[in-house]
Amino acid sequence: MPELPEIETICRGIAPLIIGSIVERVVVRESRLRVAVPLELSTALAGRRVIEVSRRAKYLLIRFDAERTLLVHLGMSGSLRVLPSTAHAERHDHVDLLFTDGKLLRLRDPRRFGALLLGGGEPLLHPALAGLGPEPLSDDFNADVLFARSRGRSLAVKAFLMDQRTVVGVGNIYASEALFLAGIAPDAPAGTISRVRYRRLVVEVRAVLARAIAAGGTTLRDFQNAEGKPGYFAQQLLVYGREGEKCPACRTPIKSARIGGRSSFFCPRCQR
DNA sequence: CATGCGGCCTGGCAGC
DNA sequence: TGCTGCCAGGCCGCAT
Repeated sequence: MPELPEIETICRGIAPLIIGSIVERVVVRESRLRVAVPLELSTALAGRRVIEVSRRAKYLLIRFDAERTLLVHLGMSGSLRVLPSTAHAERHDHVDLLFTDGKLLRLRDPRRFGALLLGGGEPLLHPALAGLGPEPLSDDFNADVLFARSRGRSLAVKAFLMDQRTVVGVGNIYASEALFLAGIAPDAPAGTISRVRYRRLVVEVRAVLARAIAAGGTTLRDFQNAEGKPGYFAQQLLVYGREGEKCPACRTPIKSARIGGRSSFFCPRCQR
């Protein structure tokens, strides 16, 4: 479920709660995530102190002393909470990091599409992160890169935008939103979009992600932040999930279609 | 190489 | 009150 704004919200939420805490032990109730939870997770982290919590793409990076990093991916349905270590686990609470100060970090993931990976002192070198594209809020994400990478490509611009090698963090919701804001039809072949229009797309991707972060992310059904609270960006979504409603710009009914295997929402009049 | 599709899982909801 | 089918914030592997 979570895209960049949701991961960023979780990152900012848990960082002040666990930085400085020391892992006492790790409890794994279910190791069958998309990637099996490493057997050595507990041994690798026990006794280590959390020194930094950051984000790269849709991965949360929890860095420990002595050159260890835990990479957390939440898949479609994952969430993280910081709770008192006495909190009893419910269904789908798969992994707990118990800290010596009486807190725990809990991973819940009903669909088990998430993953916990162990990295070293340079987590960005981990194979899961190595091939990823630029961060959308960095200068490395720009129209020139989009234009160059898309020449000769026939896939829909929405699928191109959601490819994490093009730019990271943009998922199904924000891709629809950014393309609407940029006035670009989601099924237009990526290779047919001009440099000028990619310039606009870059601006709108950044804008929608920044606004979503400011609102604490989008909760459609079950996204929750580190405190268990929802995000409030859903009410600001202009097209996603609004099939049949009037376009906020021209009042034409919003359409929906499957593009790249994902449901997509757009205004047939504003987006060309 | 690029593209599109099915599969991975569980839960929730609409429709019968 | 069931059931059944469909859909869901992501990503990977396979066939074409």
